[in-house]
Amino acid sequence: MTAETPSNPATGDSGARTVPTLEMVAALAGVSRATVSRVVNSSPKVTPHVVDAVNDAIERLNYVPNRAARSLASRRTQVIALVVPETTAKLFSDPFFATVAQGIALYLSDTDYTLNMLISSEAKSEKTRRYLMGGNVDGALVVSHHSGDHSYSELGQSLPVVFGGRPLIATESASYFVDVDNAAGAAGATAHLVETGRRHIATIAGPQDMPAGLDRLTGWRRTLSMHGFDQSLVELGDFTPESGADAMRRLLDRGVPIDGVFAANDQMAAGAYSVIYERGLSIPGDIAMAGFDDNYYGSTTTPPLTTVHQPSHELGAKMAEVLVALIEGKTVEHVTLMPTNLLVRASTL
Amino acid sequence: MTAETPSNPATGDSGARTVPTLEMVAALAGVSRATVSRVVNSSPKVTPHVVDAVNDAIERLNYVPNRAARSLASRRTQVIALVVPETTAKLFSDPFFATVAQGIALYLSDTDYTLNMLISSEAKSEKTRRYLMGGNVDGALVVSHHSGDHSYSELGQSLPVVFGGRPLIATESASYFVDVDNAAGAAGATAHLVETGRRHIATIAGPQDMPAGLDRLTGWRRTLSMHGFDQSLVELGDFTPESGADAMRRLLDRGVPIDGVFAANDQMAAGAYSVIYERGLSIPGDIAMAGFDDNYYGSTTTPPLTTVHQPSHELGAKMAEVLVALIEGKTVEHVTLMPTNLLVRASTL
DNA sequence: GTGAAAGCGCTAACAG
DNA sequence: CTGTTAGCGCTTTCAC
Repeated sequence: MTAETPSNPATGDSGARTVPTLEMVAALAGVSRATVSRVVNSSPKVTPHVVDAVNDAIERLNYVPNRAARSLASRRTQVIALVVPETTAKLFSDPFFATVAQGIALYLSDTDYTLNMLISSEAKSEKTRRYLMGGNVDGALVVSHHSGDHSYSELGQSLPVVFGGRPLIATESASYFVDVDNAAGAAGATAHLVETGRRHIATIAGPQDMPAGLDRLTGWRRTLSMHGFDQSLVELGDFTPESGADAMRRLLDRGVPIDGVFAANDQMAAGAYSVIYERGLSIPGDIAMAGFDDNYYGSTTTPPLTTVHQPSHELGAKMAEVLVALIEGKTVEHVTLMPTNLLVRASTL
Repeated sequence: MTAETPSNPATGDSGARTVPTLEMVAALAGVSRATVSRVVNSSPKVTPHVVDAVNDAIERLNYVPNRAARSLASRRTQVIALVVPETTAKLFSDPFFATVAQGIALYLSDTDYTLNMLISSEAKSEKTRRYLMGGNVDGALVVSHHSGDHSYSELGQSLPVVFGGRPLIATESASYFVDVDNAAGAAGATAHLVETGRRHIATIAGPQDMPAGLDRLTGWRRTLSMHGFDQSLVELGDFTPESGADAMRRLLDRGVPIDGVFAANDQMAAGAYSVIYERGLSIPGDIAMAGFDDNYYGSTTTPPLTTVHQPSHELGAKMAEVLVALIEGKTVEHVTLMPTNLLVRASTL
């Protein structure tokens, strides 16, 4: 502790400052404030000897730059906003946001950027928008499940913004986004079903007005068409277990052979399980099941569900990475897709 | 280079300012900057007429105060740090932090404070500490499960800090903390067991070097002693399902009657289930079970587990509330305990 | 390479 | 009640 620094350089300061300033460092090191600033910002053109002296003074004073002052002078905030445009209820029931946020925070903790979390219910979206546009942040990350909600997309024109989850309709791609490769994940899960010998593979698809629903169906189709298999075994659900059960019922009622099912999420797969057992069929004996998401709906079924794991934290980290690159003026892809990985469990043995 | 966005907000700043300043508002409203500042900060002593004029100008210019400048001048940052001193692995596997963080963010979104999330692995704890002490935040919230880790407790002497989770050893209570009322929750669950007619109530306690483990055992004892029941049926576990199974085995091996068990968390309760069934006993017929935490370990058992729900997001909100009060110089209790609530399910019918 | 000087946008006494 | 006057702590030309 540098408690009593009697050699405290007199700066004409009367009140006892608790936090050392750049000026004090300059005085202690015997250089000008400009030089200290250069050292702090690791400017290349400072004599090594001087750098050491300054760093020494910084160390002894336990100096930490004042962010506000730095921002004000440099016109850069070093702050990145994480905007979560969701209702309270949704937020609490969804581990997805949390994991993504952690990924973001973790990535940023290795940079000089600071994370500013903004929970923005619809009521406050205007306030949030203003805050963002008010020059208080260097860039923003927007995470939303109903990624159709690109009400923040206009933002991209006045501020670097990266979205998590692709927009439903491909805009003029003025914006940047990072998403999980839903189609590839679905195709992979379906391919696994094929590899284990299934030939009559159905799908319980998600809502076709959500990117995830759409793309996962596309992935299923891709694999089947690659093998020339029948693509007519499609029933839609709304991502709830009940809808999965209903869809499964409709599939079985068709009376055609089915030996494998790819459900667009684990909850629907769990719903389907009950119907399959209801009909006296077995998993994976009669029907192999695969899901998507990797949550406890899939891990607690009997047998455990083969499913597609989403790299939520990597997604967050990548979003942050892309945004930082954008802020720093680098060229980055407008679209970044994160690879998923298949978790093979007993439901597809 | 990025796309052809002429107003590219990235580094290269060539043209006119995009963000209006207080000065511009003053000019438009025909008053001084000081007056605008007063209006913005809702000072009581401004003529209503002038207030309107200024607000009008603000509206027309779409003015938003610059935080950095404001902080610098007022020597208040309006920033609250959320410090999570955990390893990456723990962070990802634990929904607790996420929920608490959401509660905090949500509470703060109604205030003028901004949330600054700092994931601080041990490697970076020194950097974090410096940042916090460097006058970059008005206060800090520290959330950790192994709340014994009050390595940040010294912070409390130079900055308002509120901890989530009580310290293991009662310090000189120089610090503030908010915690779930573990003892009361445990006492309540045990009382429920008593109310349903159980008279031989055992407990599978948690590690006694963790506040949660300690306090939940205390709660169990409290209820039993209130009824004058036997308090010798205690076995310790380490919060894992396996340890719960082992503890249950030891309890049953004692060969004394047991008709109810309070487990200090749901995971241990789940472990106990398997042993109970192994011995050919039924739940709740032979033994009623109650747990603590309310997670899926308890909700997916058969029968579903009666458990104590932790108000994680309320905990977060309360932490934020206490910190804000502290920052604003109000007197607040050093200890705030959040009430839990009992979720009665089939395991204690 | 280094220092001097001029602010960044706002708040905070202090006069009037 | 409102304007004037100083800075807050740092970066950043521009000379030297």
